[in-house]
Amino acid sequence: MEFGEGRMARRKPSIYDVAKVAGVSHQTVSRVLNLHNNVSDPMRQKVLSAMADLEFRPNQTAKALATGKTSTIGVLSHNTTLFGPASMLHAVQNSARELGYTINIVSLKSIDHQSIVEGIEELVRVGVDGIVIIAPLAKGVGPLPHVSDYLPAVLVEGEPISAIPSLNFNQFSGAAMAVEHLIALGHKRIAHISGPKNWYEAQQRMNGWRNTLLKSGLKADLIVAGDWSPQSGYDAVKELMVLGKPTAIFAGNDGMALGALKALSELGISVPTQMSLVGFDNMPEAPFLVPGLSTVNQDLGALGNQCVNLLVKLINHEDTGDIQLAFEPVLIIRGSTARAESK
Amino acid sequence: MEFGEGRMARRKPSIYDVAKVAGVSHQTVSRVLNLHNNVSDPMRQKVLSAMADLEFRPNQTAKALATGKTSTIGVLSHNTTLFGPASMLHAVQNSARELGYTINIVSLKSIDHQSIVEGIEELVRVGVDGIVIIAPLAKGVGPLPHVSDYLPAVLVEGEPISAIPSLNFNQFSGAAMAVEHLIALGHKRIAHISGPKNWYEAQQRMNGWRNTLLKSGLKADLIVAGDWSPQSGYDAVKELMVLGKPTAIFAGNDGMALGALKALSELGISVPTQMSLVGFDNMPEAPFLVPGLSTVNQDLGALGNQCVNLLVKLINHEDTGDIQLAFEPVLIIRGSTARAESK
DNA sequence: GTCGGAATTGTTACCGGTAACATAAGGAAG
DNA sequence: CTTCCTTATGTTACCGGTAACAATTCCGAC
Repeated sequence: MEFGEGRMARRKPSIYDVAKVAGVSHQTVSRVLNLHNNVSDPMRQKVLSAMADLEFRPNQTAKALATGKTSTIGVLSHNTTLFGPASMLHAVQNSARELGYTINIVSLKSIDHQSIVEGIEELVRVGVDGIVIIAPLAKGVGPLPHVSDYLPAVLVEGEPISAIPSLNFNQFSGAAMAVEHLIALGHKRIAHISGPKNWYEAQQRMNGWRNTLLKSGLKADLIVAGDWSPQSGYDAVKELMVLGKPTAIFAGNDGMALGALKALSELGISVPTQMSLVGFDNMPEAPFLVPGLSTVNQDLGALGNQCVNLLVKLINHEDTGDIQLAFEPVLIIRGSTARAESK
Repeated sequence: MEFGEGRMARRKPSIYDVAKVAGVSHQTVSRVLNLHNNVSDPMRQKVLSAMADLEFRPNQTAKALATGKTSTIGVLSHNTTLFGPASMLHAVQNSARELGYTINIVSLKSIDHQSIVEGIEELVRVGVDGIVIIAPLAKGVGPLPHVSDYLPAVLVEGEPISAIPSLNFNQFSGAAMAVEHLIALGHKRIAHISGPKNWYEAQQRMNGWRNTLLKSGLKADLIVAGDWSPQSGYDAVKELMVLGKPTAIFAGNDGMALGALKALSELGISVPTQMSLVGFDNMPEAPFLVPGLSTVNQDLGALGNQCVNLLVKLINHEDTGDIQLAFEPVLIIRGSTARAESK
């Protein structure tokens, strides 16, 4: 009987109804609700039992209007189907709930300026207390700097902007680690399958790849752009084998690495003996590919957690200074990488 | 300049502020806001320009309080990291946004009675207009029947209950299709790696497997339960090979199939020549496994869409009768299934 | 010229809470 | 026995909108 009876019949009881039943003022009810201690025990009991009788549930909307705080955190995201964003979202939601916040999601169809502005507008209108922006955007961030003037916001996975606190894993160094690993194995021709060019993370991973190669005196010319999907990784390999003959491939994410693995298998190129392969993300499937995928791990759960904590501090006006945090990812070596064939 | 200036300085303007600037009553502002047609053109212009000057954004919270409608749909979900729930969530959010609704997510840590009640309580308190329950729960649904008395709700992926409209893909028939396919290929010993026993979908897929086998006079004794993860699929295969020697495996989802593939590879059992394998879900990775995974496809996007449409109808009191819809999934045959070896 | 109705604008009440202030009762200090 | 301060409770205003109703103007019809 937890949720009342009667087909949505009678109006939900308010604190006034409770007050009437308990024979007290509505303010006393409010005090009981908010655990004020200046309420005598008998009075509190009367109120509590009246609330129970009426199956009273406080109206969060009314509270939000009165206090100006909605206890809601807005999440501006893109494709919540992808592993990264999905993990972040999950982590953010968990952390937020623990802190008494509700999550309100707006997921954009595309990440152009227009959509972003609309998304933020929507969250402002809905009245969130703060915004977590899980956007991979690299530039065209025209409006973003102003968000923080209007509403607390933190940025994840996007290009750090001075005006907005941002949290990230260091994509550049993650990529560098992957490539250094390959170089240490003796590889000279190391290709890259990048993510979409307008994603900040894709750019950083690509930069890490290029920079590391150049630093070692190797050429960084074998590169094809994908869209994170296995399909694009598959296509990319077919393209790469025309462009030149790499002995190792650094894929921008695990999904594309998975597609690459398929293409290599079809081409009769065995991994890791003839081709080494590294991914990025360490998704749950990575250890179970054949061979197990060497990849770069980032603890997205921890990041999401940090992110919410920071945002809540901002909401409570605990000044935190200008924060641009970058965490370090970790390279995980599995079976997909091996010494380059010595010819 | 879209989002105001000054470090969260001045209070946000209300319709009264706009009214004062425009020299009209607040009600006229409200009328302009709601596109009422009984407003003269010059008046409307004055109001609009005042709104622009003040960078006015309507306060959704106040509107919600006044109208009793929050234009928010609550989503009660479980693990939004899994492919199924993540896809559903994404679809629901897209459809909802198109209909002018915002999404409020509560993702449960576990799916026991207690957590579910808490989750619903939270959504009620926050004040959503309706709830989409993406819960795999099979029973222990004590409180659920009463939700619909209190708030419109639809159930996805869960066991249909007469009191709540539910939308589902027919898991039973999906599983049956998969197993029939294997039987048609001449397999006699067909094992199943099931999902968690308390998930409705897992139960249905298992029932479909068992029923189809029995109908064909085959034994349904080779079964191991997993938890949807690749790891559990991997472990399950190792277990299965001890229990008996199947020639085909029907995995409860693609993730476990992926893990199974790995284990089979380690055991030197080649797919599909020595072992056929079918998954469920058709996640984006499925075609790119080696070999491509035969699996059961369900258009979760369409389901999410239907689901929101139905819920919105319920919210608007358009009576829809008792609805229990089941869509038919589609078997997709790829390289992981082949004729049983003729001994 | 007068009357009735439609179109436009304004007034007041209300949604369900919280906050600030007012009041009453009770106890310790002088 | 006052006086003052604390504690418990009630009153009133307010958050920012919408809804219902009142008031005014402008027309066409009689």
